[in-house]
Amino acid sequence: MKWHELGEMSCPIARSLSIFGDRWTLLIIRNAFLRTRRFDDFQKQLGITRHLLTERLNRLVDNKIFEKVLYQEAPKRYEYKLTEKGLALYPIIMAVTTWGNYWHNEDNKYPVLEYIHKECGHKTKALISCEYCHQELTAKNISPYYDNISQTAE
Amino acid sequence: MKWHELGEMSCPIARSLSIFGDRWTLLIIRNAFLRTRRFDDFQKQLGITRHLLTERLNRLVDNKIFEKVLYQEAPKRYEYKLTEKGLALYPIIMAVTTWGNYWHNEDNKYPVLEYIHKECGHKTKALISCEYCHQELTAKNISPYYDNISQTAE
DNA sequence: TATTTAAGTTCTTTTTTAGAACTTATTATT
DNA sequence: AATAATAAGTTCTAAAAAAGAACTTAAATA
Repeated sequence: MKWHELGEMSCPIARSLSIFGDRWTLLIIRNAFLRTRRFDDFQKQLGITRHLLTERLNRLVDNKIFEKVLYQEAPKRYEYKLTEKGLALYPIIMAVTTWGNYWHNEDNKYPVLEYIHKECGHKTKALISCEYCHQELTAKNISPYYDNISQTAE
Repeated sequence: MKWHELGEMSCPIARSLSIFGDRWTLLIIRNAFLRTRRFDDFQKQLGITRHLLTERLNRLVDNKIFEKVLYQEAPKRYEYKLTEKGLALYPIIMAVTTWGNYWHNEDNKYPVLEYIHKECGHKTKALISCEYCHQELTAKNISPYYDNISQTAE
């Protein structure tokens, strides 16, 4: 299966991975959430090659996760700014952070990246909960409607 | 930056991506949540090459996301079963699904993968909420403690 | 005896990524 | 006025990873 084919699958996970299922893209998005907006800043902060950064930013713009915003006329220069669709990736970043902090951190070797919820002022973790009853959702109390697994997975 | 260097970074997102930041790994995990456990089943369902599947499964076992469970003596055959650490990836799968369903689905071209919360019986979405006040967390009402961005990003 | 099943391994080709140097237009410095 | 710096790429070559297909091995089954 090729990259572009992944983007045409009915499974929302496969389609999502066709955008950010690689080493770099979620790191670019992470830094965008930390207010990075310019090419050279992304490049220096991440250590990604300029070539790849160009390719990834273009993909993110094509997929409406970033929009290019002119910030200088001559020569024309653009910033890469998260769209509403891009901002909606935050739960994924939160979920990955939470997992990495607590599960992929043997002997607490690495510092824990904390989040503060500004509304209530607490250090917090992302709790994944049911939009109806607000109980925590886990692998065991959820059942997916995959009536089309063969379609989604091939 | 090389793959293995990513795994040694203090940023939990970078470390997490060193495990599943590629085209295939989250799809393998998605299918594991759908009860797939055997090599040939993963291979047929995903269309991944046998070579890569071997490599990915080994990585997941090394990182204690899967454990190999003997299911046949002669010849010895093992199933790949999610560990507690692997099951803890569910929120990530949910968050990706939710985003792909609602944001990366122009003109509702693709079917929406639904989840049912068994406890309350509702079709549900993953709501990311504050573990203290249970309000929804978004990019705008959260502030991360990245006192070490240079360290995490280079 | 020949075929099938399951879980890999090996091989060649193609695609991606890494790394470094180059380009272009403008502004700031000597 | 000439020279260097800034910002955002582009263009190379070499190295690594992925795709695709065939082969292996050990036992069970037709």
